[in-house]
Amino acid sequence: MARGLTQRRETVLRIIVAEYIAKAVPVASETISHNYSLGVSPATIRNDMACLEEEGYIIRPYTSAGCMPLDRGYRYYVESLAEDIELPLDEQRRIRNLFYEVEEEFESWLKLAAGVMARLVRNAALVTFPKSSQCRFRHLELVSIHEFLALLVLVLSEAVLRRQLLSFDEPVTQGQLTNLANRLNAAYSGLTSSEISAKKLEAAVGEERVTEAVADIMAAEDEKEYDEPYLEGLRLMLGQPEFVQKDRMLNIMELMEAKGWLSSMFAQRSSGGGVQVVIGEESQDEALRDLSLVFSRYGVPRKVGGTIAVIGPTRMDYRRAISTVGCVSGVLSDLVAGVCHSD
Amino acid sequence: MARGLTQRRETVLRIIVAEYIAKAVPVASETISHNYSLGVSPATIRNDMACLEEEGYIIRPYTSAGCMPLDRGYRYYVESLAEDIELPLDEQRRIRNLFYEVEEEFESWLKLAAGVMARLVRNAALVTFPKSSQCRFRHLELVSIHEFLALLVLVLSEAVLRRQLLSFDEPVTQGQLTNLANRLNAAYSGLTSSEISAKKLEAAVGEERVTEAVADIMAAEDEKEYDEPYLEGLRLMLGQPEFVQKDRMLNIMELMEAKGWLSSMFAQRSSGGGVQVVIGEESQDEALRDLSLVFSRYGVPRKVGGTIAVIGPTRMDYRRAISTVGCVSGVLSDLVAGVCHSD
DNA sequence: GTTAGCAGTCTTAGGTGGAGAGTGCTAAAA
DNA sequence: TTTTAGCACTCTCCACCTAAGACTGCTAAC
Repeated sequence: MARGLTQRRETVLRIIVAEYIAKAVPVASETISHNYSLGVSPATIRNDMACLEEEGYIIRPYTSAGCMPLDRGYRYYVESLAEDIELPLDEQRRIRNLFYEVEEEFESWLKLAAGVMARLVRNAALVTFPKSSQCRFRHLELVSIHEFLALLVLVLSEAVLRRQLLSFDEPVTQGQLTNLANRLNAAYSGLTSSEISAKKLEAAVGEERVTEAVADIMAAEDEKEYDEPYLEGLRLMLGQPEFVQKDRMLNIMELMEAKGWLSSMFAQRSSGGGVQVVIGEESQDEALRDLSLVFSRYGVPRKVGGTIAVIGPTRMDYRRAISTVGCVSGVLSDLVAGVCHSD
Repeated sequence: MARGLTQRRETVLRIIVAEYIAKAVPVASETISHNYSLGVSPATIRNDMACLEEEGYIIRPYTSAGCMPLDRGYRYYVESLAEDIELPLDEQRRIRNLFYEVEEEFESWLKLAAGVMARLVRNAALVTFPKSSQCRFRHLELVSIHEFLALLVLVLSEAVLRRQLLSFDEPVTQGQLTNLANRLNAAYSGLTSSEISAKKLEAAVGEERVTEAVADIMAAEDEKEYDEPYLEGLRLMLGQPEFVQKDRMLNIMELMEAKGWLSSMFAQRSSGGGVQVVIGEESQDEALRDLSLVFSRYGVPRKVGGTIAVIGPTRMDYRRAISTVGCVSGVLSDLVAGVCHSD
C-alpha cells in the first residue's frame, strides 16, 4: 500500500474527525462511505484508514473496531479549517448585543463572556481579568472605619480597583485621612509602583504606612500573571461522554481548583495573535494531556490585556470553539478599549 | 417485640449512625456486637435493629442486609450530640491563627473560611458576603476615564465597595467630578438609599446621573439577599462514595451553578442562633433531598451578617461539621466586629 | 428478654455464550 | 496500480447463569 496523504485520504481524515467530534463513537468505514458521497466503497476507505493509522493520525480502540482521531489527527483538522472561520454575522451581532444589555461594569462583562462561551461550545470557558503591563496610580481614597483603622481604596489604571484595611498605631481622624489622601493623590498621579517607592514625601501621620501599602499593592499587581479567572460551564464539560469515569472528573476538578494551573496552561502561548489551539499532549502539562484549549488574548495591544479560553476534551468542536473565541475576544477588546481610551 | 426506644436501642442507633458515617457501608449486627462492648449477642442487636427499622430510624437496602440510617436516624443522632460539641482548644487556636496570618482583606478572610471548612469536613463549604440590614452611604469617588466616561467608586457601611462606569452626554472634566464628589459626600454621608432618593440637590453637571446611580446601587444592595457566595471543596464532596453515579454529580453541579439556590437553601433557617442542621428531606427543596446542610449566621447581630455553611451528603460527619462551623463562625464574627466597630 | 443455630435471601463477582459490529485479507475486477 | 466484493475473524456488549459470601429472620431453647 502506498504511503502519503492523497487528496482523498485527507478528506477521509477530515470526515473521521468531524464525525467523531459529533458522535463521540468510533467511526466505521461504512458510515463514511454511506453518509458522504466519496464514490468509493467501504473497502477502499478501510485501506485509507489503515494508511492514516500507520501515519499516526488515527487509532483504533482494538483490532477491528472503528477508528478515532489521535492528537495529530485533530491538529491536521484544525489546520485544515479555513483561516477565517467566523460565526455567521447575525450570531456575532446577537452576542455583541448581550454585552450592551448588561450593566456597565467590568466584572459583569467578563462573567458574561465566560458564560456565553461555555453555553455556545458546551464546555468550560474561562476569562482572566485584564491586566496592564505596568499599572499606574490614578487615585486613592482613605475612609475611616474607627480611630485606629481605615479603609484604603486604590484606583489604578484601566479601572482596576483594590482595597485594603490599614491599622494605625495612633488615633487618626477622617479629616487627617482626607488631607493625606489629597496630598498623595497630587503627588502620585500617573506614577508606577517603583516611582512611588522612590519618592519620599515629608513625614505626616500615617503617610509612610499608606505609601508602603500603595506601593505593595501596585507591585503585587504588576507581578502577578493571572488574577483568579472567571470559570463557567465546568458542568457542561464534565457532562461530555469522555468523563464517564469518576476519577477523571475529579482529576479535572482538582486541577481547576489548584493554584497556578492557569500559568502552566498558557505556558506555551506563542506571541502570535489570533485564536490559538493547544491539543492534548501538545501541552506541557501532564494533567492536561487529554484536554484541549482554544484561547485568545483580548484587550489593547501593549497596554492592557487578558486571556479568554475554552477548555474541553480533545474531542471538541474546534470549528465552533475557534469562531466563538474569536468573536468574544473581539467584543471584549472593543469594550476594554472603550474604558481605557484616554490612558 | 416491645416498642419504644430502650436505652440500649438508642445506643445501638447512635452506633449505627456513627459507623455508617465512618464507613459508608451498611452496618451489620455482628459488627456492632464485636466492636462495641454492649454485652449482648448479635441476635439481640438484630432484634433492636428490627425495632429501629419499624420506627423509621433506619432502613435496609434489601431484606437481609445490614442497615443504614434514615433522615430520622440522623436527626436523632444530631440531637443526641451534646449541645456544646466544640473543637479541641488547640485546633480552634490553629484555625484562628490562619486568619491572622492572611492579609487584612475581607475577601481573603471569606475565601479562607470556606477553604478551611471544606478541608476540615471534607465536603463543600460556602460563605456568603456579610451584608448589613440597611446599608448607609459612607463615601463616593469619581474618577475620569475620558471626557464622556467616569468611574464611580462607592464605599458603603461595613466596608462594602461598589463601582460602576458612568457615561455622560456632555464632556466632564476631572475637576468638575471632584467638585461634585465633594458636594455629594457632604450631603449624603450616613444616609440610606431611600433618604438619598428623597433628597434633591441643585442641578449641576452630571449630578442627577450620579445620584441616581448611587441610589440604585444602594437599593440593589439592600434588596439582594445573598451575594455570590464563596464556594470551596465541591470536589471533596463529590469524591464521597454517594456520588458514584455521574448524573447525581452533574445534578449537584447544576444546582450549584443555578442562581437563587442559596435562598431556597436557607429558606427555613429559624431565627434561633447557633449552628443549625437541615437533614435531607427536611429541606423544602427537592434537589437537596439527599444532601445535608450545617450552617450558622455570623457577624454582628442586628447590624451586619452573613451565612456560612457546610454541604454534604446526608451521611456527613455531623459532629465534625457542627464543631467546625461553630468555630469558624465565631472567628469570622470577631473579624467582622473589628471592622465595623464604629458604624 | 436473650441467645445459638440454621435456613433463607439478596448481592456481587466471575464466567459463558451468542449476537452484532466492523475490520483484515484475499483474490478478482477495473 | 487501485478498487472492490466476499468472507473469516476479532472484539465488544449484553444477558444469563452460578457459586460464594454476607446477614438476617426465625425458631426453639435458655
